Amino acid sequence: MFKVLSTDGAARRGVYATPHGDVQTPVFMNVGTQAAIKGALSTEDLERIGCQVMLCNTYHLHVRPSDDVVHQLGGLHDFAVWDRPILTDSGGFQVFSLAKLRNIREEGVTFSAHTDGHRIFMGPEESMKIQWGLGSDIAMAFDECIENPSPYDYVKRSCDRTARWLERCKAALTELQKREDTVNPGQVLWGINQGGTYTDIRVEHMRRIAELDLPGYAIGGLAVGETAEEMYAIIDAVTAEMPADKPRYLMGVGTPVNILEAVSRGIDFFDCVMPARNARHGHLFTSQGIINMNNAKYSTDPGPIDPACDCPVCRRYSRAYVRHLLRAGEMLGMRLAVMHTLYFYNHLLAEIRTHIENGTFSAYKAEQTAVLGRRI
RNA sequence: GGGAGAAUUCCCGAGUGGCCAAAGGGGGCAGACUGUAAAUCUGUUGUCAGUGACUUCGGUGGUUCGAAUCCACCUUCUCCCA
Repeated sequence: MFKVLSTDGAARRGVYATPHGDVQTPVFMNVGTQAAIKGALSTEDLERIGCQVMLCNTYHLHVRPSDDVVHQLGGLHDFAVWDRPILTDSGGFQVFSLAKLRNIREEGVTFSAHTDGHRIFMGPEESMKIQWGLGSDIAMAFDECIENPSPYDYVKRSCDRTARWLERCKAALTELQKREDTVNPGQVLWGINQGGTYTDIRVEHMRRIAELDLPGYAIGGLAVGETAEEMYAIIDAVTAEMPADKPRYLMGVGTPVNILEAVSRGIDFFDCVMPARNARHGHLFTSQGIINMNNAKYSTDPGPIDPACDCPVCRRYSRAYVRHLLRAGEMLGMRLAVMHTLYFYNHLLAEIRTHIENGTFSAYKAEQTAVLGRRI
């Protein structure tokens, strides 16, 4: 299912096959939590900005409109009119982000729904049932994402539980796939490594879940409080234990510089809400660095957001206009800002792929790292 | 023509003798955001030195130790009656 086409140092250029087509890696998955990329981007927009994979969220879609509704309508691909790969997150991140509204036990987690407060129970079986109903191509394991730093003993107990949950996820999905009304028979489960900032727990956990021989593995629980250096050190330690012939997904990361660093350490898949959220808030990534379109200095700037960008926004619209729209609260402002930023991300990953193929990734990474993280 | 009321810092709008450089909104300026409870949240918004001074609440004059707050007149605006 996954094939490494070429390598450049530890960086891998690969292709991952799904029931809805191949994914060229390294890849940035565009986050559409509620089956839509925030910022009013349509399927046509996603095609134009080079989106390969859409990520949707189990928890949110279970709460609204419900996995039953989506299943009835033929699964997420039909429902959201996206016939390319879809990955669903398991709801595990909500164990972290909705911390004030939940209770964790061995069986699973009870949440208060963010919409109306009603109690929802979700464990491995429930998460798999929902993701099976949604019919994504890649279902993620139901895990506990813990904040960094957390006490050693707690992380240890949590990881043991997450490992047990993974076994239950695998068994549950296997059973579900036997059903006749399965929307996506090719759906697979990926495991998730946890362990906070403790290398020994991380490594032990990774070894344990690797034994389940799943078609893909993710590193979760990073970029949630620790420093970038700690994160890179953990990636180094964990990737050493990850099966070389399986895709590696660094969940929830990150900045362009984070991605360059992680690719150089052998990561293949990424997702992150930050670029789109920042774009909605006027902070845009460009090939020259980070700009805040809200700044007064752009109020009369007739140039494009990024002079070196070929996206549909930069080809036509001025900074002054986009800034005006953002300031005026016009939906088009967010839409254009998100379109540019996600195009920038998808294009960045395409460049990364080319440089790995050409064996020039290391120089490209050094050059881009110096530019992409700066504020202009 | 007569009567009543109002004028506050960029705007709206609190404040009716000291705790007022003056609430709260808005707007402006800036910051945050990493498997999305996030079109959200935070800071700042008289001037200059920086734990203090100065200028400011339509104008002018007055009362008072002290006035955005009280008095007189003036200006402008709103409403009501002719």
